[in-house]
Amino acid sequence: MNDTGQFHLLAGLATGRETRSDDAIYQALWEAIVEHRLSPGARLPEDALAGAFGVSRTMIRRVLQRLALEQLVTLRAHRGAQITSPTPSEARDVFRARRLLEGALLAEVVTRLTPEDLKALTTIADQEHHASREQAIRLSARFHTRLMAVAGNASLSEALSQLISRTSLIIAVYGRHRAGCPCEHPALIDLLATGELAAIQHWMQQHLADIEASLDFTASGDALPDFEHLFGHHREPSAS
Amino acid sequence: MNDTGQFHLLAGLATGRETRSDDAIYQALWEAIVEHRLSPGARLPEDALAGAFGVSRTMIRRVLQRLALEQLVTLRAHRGAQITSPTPSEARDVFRARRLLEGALLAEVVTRLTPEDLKALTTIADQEHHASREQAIRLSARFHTRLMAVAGNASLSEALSQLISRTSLIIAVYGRHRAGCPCEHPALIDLLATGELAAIQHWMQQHLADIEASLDFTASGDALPDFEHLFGHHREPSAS
DNA sequence: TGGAAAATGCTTGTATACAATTCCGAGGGA
DNA sequence: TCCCTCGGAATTGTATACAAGCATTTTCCA
Repeated sequence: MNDTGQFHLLAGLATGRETRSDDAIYQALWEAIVEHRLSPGARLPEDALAGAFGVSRTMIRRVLQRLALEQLVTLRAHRGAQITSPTPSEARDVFRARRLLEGALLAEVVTRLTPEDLKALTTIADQEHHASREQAIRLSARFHTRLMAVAGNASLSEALSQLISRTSLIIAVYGRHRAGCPCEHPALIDLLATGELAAIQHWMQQHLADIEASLDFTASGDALPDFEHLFGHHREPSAS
Repeated sequence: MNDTGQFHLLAGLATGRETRSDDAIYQALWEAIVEHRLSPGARLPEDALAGAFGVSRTMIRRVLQRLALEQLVTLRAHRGAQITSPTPSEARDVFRARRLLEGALLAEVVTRLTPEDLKALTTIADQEHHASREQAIRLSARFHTRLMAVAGNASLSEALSQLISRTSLIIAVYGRHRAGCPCEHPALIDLLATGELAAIQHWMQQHLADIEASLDFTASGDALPDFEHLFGHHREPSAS
């Protein structure tokens, strides 16, 4: 019962001991990461995950490898997996990449946007508004992903989705005010309805710049962050 | 002696039976795919690969999963892996994505280009010139990858690398004249030395447009392509 | 008491065994 | 002759056993 903290956390990912498919496990871990329930630096022991999801380490390893290729998890030989802590340099790269991609894709998005798309985006923005802050982070990512999917370029959408997920990690490490991101997405929906490309692109550039400006790169950086602080109080012996 | 063709092909990937690391296996398969020695539609039985590389199916499955996430290999449940045959729609997406990304990155490339970069690019272009056509395909991909790495954005470089690899698959399926791509890369190097961004960007757009224009989307598409034709003549018994 | 070396335990890496599914062909009937 | 059904062979999916490496602690000596 040494790493009880982690175990409690991971146990919360699965409702009990029912077996899940690897896609479902990936989904659960992805959401936990994007919603900041698993913070950068958190270790992900294969046994604990296998127990929590009621499967063997085989599937866990497959999921971890996928998350590692998407840069959400860092895999070190013989040292296991942990949630990636993006470096300041990587963070800047991600934002530059997002500004470039989202700005360029918006041109295509505006020409192809249908009323159904607008409705779907409105639904997500509404959920975002009513959700807890944790879920709001995930829904915000979903909003951007859904918006850029309108452009109809699967190759770029997938690359962009990964960048959006990684943004959540960046905010987890360098975000200053947890209140942040009052999520002005409804304003963007209004703009989209007008179809004025220049204004929309300008809004998006500003949106991304605002998020980046709210970060504080002077803090720690790469070292294992607030893991102990977060889960230390779970460390009751609970001998048996 | 059912799939002897495949077996001979796969055996050619490894020199004998020595054990290799998973990275080396990935590299070997990647090169075989990009160099068109493994054509779209070719099946990749785990046992055959495991035997060829002298490892167990565990590592093979890991490598195949990675290739699948990069869209070079298609994995279907209970049906195994085969080299991906991009659809015409996917092909167009890839080219649009490349035009967008490479065009945008060139601006950064031009400002950061060092003499060392130019020298490295020249070396690759030279090798490309002297290599066999198979290797030239791989070196051409390497040239583009190396060029875009100059921009110094790892996130975008990695996404772009995947698009470049997939381009090789697209050419394998839809390429008309195998002579194609006299590879005008030396001309680009001359242009890069001048530092005239507009001309460089225009050249690149034209380069990509030329490649795309040389494709023929009216042909087959997804069905297993010329696999039998390629490897049928290898089918001697070679007993003992 | 402080530090270094060794040993032990825990985690990961790889291979293999077994179960599940698909594919292909043979056989029978209409 | 065509089609449907029913095995059998081959291949993939999952779990588990065992080997290997790292981390921590314990112990011993200065």
